[in-house]
Amino acid sequence: MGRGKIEIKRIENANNRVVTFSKRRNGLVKKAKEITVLCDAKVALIVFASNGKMTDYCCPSMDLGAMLDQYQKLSGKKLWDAKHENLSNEIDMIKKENDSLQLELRHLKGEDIQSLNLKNLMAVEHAIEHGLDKVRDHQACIHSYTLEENRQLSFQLQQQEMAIASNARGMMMRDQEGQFEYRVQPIQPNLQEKIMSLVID
Amino acid sequence: MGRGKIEIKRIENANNRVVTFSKRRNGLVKKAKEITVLCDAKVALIVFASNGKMTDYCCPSMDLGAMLDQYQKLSGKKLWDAKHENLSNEIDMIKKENDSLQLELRHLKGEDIQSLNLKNLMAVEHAIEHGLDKVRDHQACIHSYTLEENRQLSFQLQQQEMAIASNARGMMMRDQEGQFEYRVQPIQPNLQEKIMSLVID
DNA sequence: AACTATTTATAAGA
DNA sequence: TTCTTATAAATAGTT
Repeated sequence: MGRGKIEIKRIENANNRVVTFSKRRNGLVKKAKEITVLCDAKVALIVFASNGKMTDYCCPSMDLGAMLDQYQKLSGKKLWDAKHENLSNEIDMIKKENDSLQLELRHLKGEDIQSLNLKNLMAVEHAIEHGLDKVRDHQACIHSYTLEENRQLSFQLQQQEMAIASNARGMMMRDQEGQFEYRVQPIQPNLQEKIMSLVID
Repeated sequence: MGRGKIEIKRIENANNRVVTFSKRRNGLVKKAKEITVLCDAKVALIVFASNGKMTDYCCPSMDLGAMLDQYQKLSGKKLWDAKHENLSNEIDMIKKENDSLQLELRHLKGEDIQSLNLKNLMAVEHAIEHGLDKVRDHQACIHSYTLEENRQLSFQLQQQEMAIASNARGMMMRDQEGQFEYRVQPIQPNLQEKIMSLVID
């Protein structure tokens, strides 16, 4: 339909192709609108030009989402249901893992153990005992660290006292030299806070 | 385009409407195919007749799912992403819960406790101790049940022996009465299996 | 983007 | 539905 007949094959001339695309895309959308009105039809149309630009038309009586829901029902093809299913399956799997973690946790807390047989019960007992050992080891470790800190604090305290005493003596001698000063400061300034943060938090 | 010009408004005559729909739907699909070939375009078309029957066309170079993904990107409209997001959020939440369960579990097993402060460490210790108490209580409970079973077994054994002995005596007396028989059977036939299932399994 | 000769689509009729 | 055909509409090539 035009000055000459054309074969239906890719238009090689890029300019012609773009112009023809524009004309025919308009025609297509127009026809889609017309059949919608004339025949009570529902039409969805999406067109991408080769340059990626998109045009779409959807009948006013139904939105694209509803059209596609209907499409899936009637065609049996899955558009997003597949992805949907994957996510749902993942949720199920994680929930199961979650449940088994919860159960294991309750077992270690001595809950829901009525259903355990003796063998499993003993396994749980050993796990708990082992955990308790480790926790107490670590507590001991923290305690010994604290003791070490105490030792250091005591040492610093003693140093300070000596420094003060010595300084006082120097003052009494009317401070002839002047170029000496005792720098009285803790070796680890934040030590006390560090220790507190171990206890409180 | 036809014998007479028509207004673009709903065709009231139902028969005409159906016929026109059929013709125009074919025309629409034909034009969609043509623009696809002529202009390197990507086209998706879905048409529902008023009777619900569906026709669809999708260019061969891209499937409908991909077309719609692209549509969502370019239009910013969401078709299924909303549903997806909900599921994704749920997954994230469950995963977080999962992580915290895992951590709690590891703590009870005495793992990853380096980062715990003394207060939390003591809380963990108490939880473990409490769990251990409960587990051992239950073990004791199972043991006392087993002892009770033993007592019953011993009793049955004794009864059987007495019955056998008595029966043997009756035989020796040439069995004058005949209407008496000692029913020798365990009171709890599956007792042994029940006990074993507590240990194995 | 407009024009227009021609092809194509299709409304009405059978 | 399908075929026919007169006519409307779309559009290829040109300006």
